[in-house]
Amino acid sequence: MKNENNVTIHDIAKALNISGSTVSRALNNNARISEKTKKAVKDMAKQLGYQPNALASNLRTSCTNTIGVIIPRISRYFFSSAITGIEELAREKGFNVIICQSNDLEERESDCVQTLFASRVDGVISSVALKAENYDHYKTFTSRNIPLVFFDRVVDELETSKVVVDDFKGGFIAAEHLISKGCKRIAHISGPQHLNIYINRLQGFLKAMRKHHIDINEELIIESPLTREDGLRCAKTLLESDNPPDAIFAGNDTTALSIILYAKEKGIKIPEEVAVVGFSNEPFSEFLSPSLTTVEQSGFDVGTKATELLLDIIQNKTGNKQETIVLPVNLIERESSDKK
Amino acid sequence: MKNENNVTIHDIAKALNISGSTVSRALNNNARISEKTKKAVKDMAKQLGYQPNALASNLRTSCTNTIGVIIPRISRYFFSSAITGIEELAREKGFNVIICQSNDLEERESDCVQTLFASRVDGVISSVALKAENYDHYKTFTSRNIPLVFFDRVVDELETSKVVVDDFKGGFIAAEHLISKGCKRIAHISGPQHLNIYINRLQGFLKAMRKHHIDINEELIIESPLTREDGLRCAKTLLESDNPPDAIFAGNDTTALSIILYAKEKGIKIPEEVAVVGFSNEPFSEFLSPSLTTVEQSGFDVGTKATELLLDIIQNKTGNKQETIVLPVNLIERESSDKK
DNA sequence: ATGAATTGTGCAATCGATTGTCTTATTATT
DNA sequence: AATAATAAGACAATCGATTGCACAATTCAT
Repeated sequence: MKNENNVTIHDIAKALNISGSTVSRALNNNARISEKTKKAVKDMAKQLGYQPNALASNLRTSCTNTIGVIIPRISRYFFSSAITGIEELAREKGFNVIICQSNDLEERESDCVQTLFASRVDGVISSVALKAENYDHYKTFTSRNIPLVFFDRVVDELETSKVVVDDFKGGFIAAEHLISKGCKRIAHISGPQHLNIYINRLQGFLKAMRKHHIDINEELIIESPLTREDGLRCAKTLLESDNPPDAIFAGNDTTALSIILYAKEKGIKIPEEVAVVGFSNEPFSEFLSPSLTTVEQSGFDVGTKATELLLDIIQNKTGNKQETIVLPVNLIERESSDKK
Repeated sequence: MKNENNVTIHDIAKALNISGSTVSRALNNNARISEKTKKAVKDMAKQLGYQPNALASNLRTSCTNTIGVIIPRISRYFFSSAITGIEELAREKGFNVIICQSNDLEERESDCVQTLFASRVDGVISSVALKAENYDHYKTFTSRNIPLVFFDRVVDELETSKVVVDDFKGGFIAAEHLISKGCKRIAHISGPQHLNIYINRLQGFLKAMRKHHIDINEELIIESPLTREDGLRCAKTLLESDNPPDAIFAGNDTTALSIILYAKEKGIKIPEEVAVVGFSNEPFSEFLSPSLTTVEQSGFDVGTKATELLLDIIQNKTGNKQETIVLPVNLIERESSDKK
């Protein structure tokens, strides 16, 4: 009720009969201010209920202590946990976080870039939209030397630091796991091949196949947007063919889910007739029946690491380090691949 | 590479040999500027790659076009979809969104309030932390007339506009559904009773019981923080008692999940021996086996509605309308209660 | 004791956009 | 034709915090 009018440093200055600049320096612990004055200023600030106006400070220093995040959609668990990681570290270091969702659309992503730029964020963490083919809008940041770090869905074309999980290894261990279970005709439902993560999962898969001298059947490798609906189409294509696979490594858990549901509907037994492995360890994968074997990737860790990189660039002005950090993955074995 | 130095309205002014104020007015479509000048200014702005500096504008107008959101945790589906709703509408209306997570802790929630206030948000949407008992920190906003809207987890003590789903009706239809399935000993695992939503779910449950003249057994109504772990404790308590219930209405889906997992482990048949109904329709509830009957509440709708209310207060200065909007719920019948 | 070094503060400009008030140019009115 | 009314734009102050520079006060060295 009383604090209607905001208190500024000048109010503190007036109350102590000193200048605004001294108040500002005292609050920022400037070495040129005596301890006595600092204490007096801080006490008075508390007494008056002073709250610094970030806007004014930002305008003057042209740094906002805010980082922007662009993600496809917040409601996917991997991304929401990445954000939790980002937020946690950012806040600890005194940064705010503004989140924008691209909804996997290039146009929306471009809007996000504009929004974040207009907010004068000090840096940006992004995971590119699935449907984006052009990444020019990111030049808004790069051309102005605003630090940019990508995670998960990264693009070679953009020369920045990146944080990814070891998708290659993920693909490799998923395939090797299925091979160890005695599967011979192993299919892979791969994601859009303009994104590194899906290229790498596929390559890891292929490497394991070659290592174990398993024939690679082109027909068993299909590309998909990895949505729930398209997963159904893939399930149909693979499971209703004349010579169906005995195992499917799906590019993500959503697609694996579609396969499990389809198989259930058609009375195809998992894992006996076809073993299934997913990717991501979405929260639901544990509760499916059969529960889903999957490659775990920690969104939280990825988010934290990306933030660490970004803050390092912002604070130390490290310049374009263009580091790429690869975080480990591990296989979670569950019922969907538990043959014999 | 070229746009290193940011373009300001004064650069535009200089280029056209007019004053900065004219440029500002032209860009804002002020009526006092001729169409010809407006066009010239806008063209030049485009040509120079001008991007308005929100900070400067915010400082002057002391409104940031930003709304703050405080939620317990982003990784819960209900909340992430609420945020999607909030963001969508806010962006459409030209507002940015800053999200803070309280992690269900009072202290963190208080930090969030400070952060949002320091960012000078124009308004705040919040869902209170489970473990908060004191809500004084919200006075930071109310005492300064910063509009505040609560959703989902609301508190009577705070006099603001609110958006909730019809928890009473949710509790009622859940119970009535179980009754219609012939259940007689119906248990309810209720949430913390300082939060309206859980009070209402319980009251709706009780109303249905009374309506159908079913005995209300005090021992069958237990309070829980509704976590995964505590759900297990409740499952144990209820299912291992001498006279176990034939149905359980869990305060949320997480608790229902714990019950299902516990029952599975112990070989207790669902729904034959005990029917289960949850609340929220979390994404996983569809894929459980048995799939979970639950009361659906749309986070997206709640978020959208809350934003609508908030923006209305911000823009029309409607003052403290203290409206409470109740959104509908509906029962999704699945296997976990499909008796006979 | 005198100049030099150090310490503590104040002054005023600045960040970039906005806006109340004033000035000038143009048009309308009688 | 003279005055009023209107339109279009310029000037300068402002939002609140920061900071280079100037200056005063104190301490130190010789």
